[in-house]
Amino acid sequence: MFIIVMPSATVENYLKCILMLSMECKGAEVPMGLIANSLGVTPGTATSMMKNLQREKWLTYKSRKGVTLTASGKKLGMRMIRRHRLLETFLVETLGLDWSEIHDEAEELEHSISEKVLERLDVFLGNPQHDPHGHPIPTKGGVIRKLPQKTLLDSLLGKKMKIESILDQGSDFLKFAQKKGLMPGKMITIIKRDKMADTIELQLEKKSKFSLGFKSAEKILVSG
Amino acid sequence: MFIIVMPSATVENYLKCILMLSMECKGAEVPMGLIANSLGVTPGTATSMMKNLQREKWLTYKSRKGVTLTASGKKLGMRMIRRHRLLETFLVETLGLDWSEIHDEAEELEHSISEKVLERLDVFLGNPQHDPHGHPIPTKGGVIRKLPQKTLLDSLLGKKMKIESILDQGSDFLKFAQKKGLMPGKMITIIKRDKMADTIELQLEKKSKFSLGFKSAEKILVSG
DNA sequence: GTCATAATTTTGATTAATCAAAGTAATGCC
DNA sequence: GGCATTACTTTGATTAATCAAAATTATGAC
Repeated sequence: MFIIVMPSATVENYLKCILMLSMECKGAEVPMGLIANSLGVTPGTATSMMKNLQREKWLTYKSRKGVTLTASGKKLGMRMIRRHRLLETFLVETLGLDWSEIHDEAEELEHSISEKVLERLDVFLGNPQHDPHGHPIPTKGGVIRKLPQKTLLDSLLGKKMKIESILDQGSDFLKFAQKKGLMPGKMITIIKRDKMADTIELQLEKKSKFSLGFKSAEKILVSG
Repeated sequence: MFIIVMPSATVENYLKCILMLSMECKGAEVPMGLIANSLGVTPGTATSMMKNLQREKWLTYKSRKGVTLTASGKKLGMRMIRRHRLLETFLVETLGLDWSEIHDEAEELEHSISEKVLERLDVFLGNPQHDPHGHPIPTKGGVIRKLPQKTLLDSLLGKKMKIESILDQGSDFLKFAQKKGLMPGKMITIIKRDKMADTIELQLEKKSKFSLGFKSAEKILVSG
């Protein structure tokens, strides 16, 4: 006889959080600090939880290094992202809730909605590809449809984008880009676009703002 | 500064369960045994939980007697019944789930859906009065709309009904009714209706089946 | 009324998730 | 390269919810 133990809401939250961090911040391992921080728990709590999660094969944990999700960990994390984004879509599209309120609501519901109800909801909503914030909804199989890439020049103001690649392979521009931190994987936001001055003002993650000419901005592919 | 402590899902379950038991089975107190039984916990667990619930003013507990809900206990219990029934309605009406599957789904969701989302759902569904099983949905204020009363003769086959009152006040019939257990508050189900024999076959709670003539059946008012 | 049986309460333990605070390791600045 | 700062781990305690099993109290049949 098998007993299927459902992961607790807490486990689901940790895995979703770790998956999202691992997608945003490059590097093999996700460090403890980020995890504790984004879940709002003390570092000690995060450490001890990681040991449990490792014991249950959701991830591997290297002391003072960080964690890496296993295949099943990624799968569960993706499932949670799917749930969250489908629920957000439902709350906005069907019930007319406000953009600003839906995150917390979905955060609660995502742990108690069953697979069956979720798939019905997906059909009811017409298999949406994106949630109300524009984030892609992973498929049932756990695949995130790749977002179309655009150049930084064509992107929306104020939207957090992910740098996908640098088109100019000349070492000068690459060196410049690296120095500024303009590297694939980093998140970037356009603060201002000044047509007269032929510049866009950028904010790279937590770093200070800086500007780029239109010509250079066209060399940077982003998504998101 | 106030901190509003949300009752846990466990507390919500206990109170909903106790409220339902108190409506089905009359008597001032709901006995421990029933509670432990319907929640599937050991008697000891129920006892210790009742002490906590009493400390938090959800009910009053008399040792070896049972418990009675306070006003706030009733209110929370009603709120849970409302949630449950509205969710069941949504699952059937909107998502097309099967009658048989919805109970467990709703049982989970009722603890994580917010007041706001619930009221939106209510509007979306057109303020339904009954869930798919025909049970009345309490109002937002926690009032259960009284079900119309019918005579036992006019009631549906196989539906569990609550005995509301006995019309014939003659002591003979009352004595007979009492002996059979046909008393207000008891739950009764019509097993069979036999027009030729002029009888209906009844099942009273856990007792054995018995029959009643059409004429007598008309003297018993039921609801539900 | 007296026991056997049933109902309830007590007691002692367990598990998951958390925190505070103390201890240890790594990073990085001059 | 040494020491301050930051990051992480350990330890010991707490809380809610639960069980098993022992102890107690009611109930009911005779």
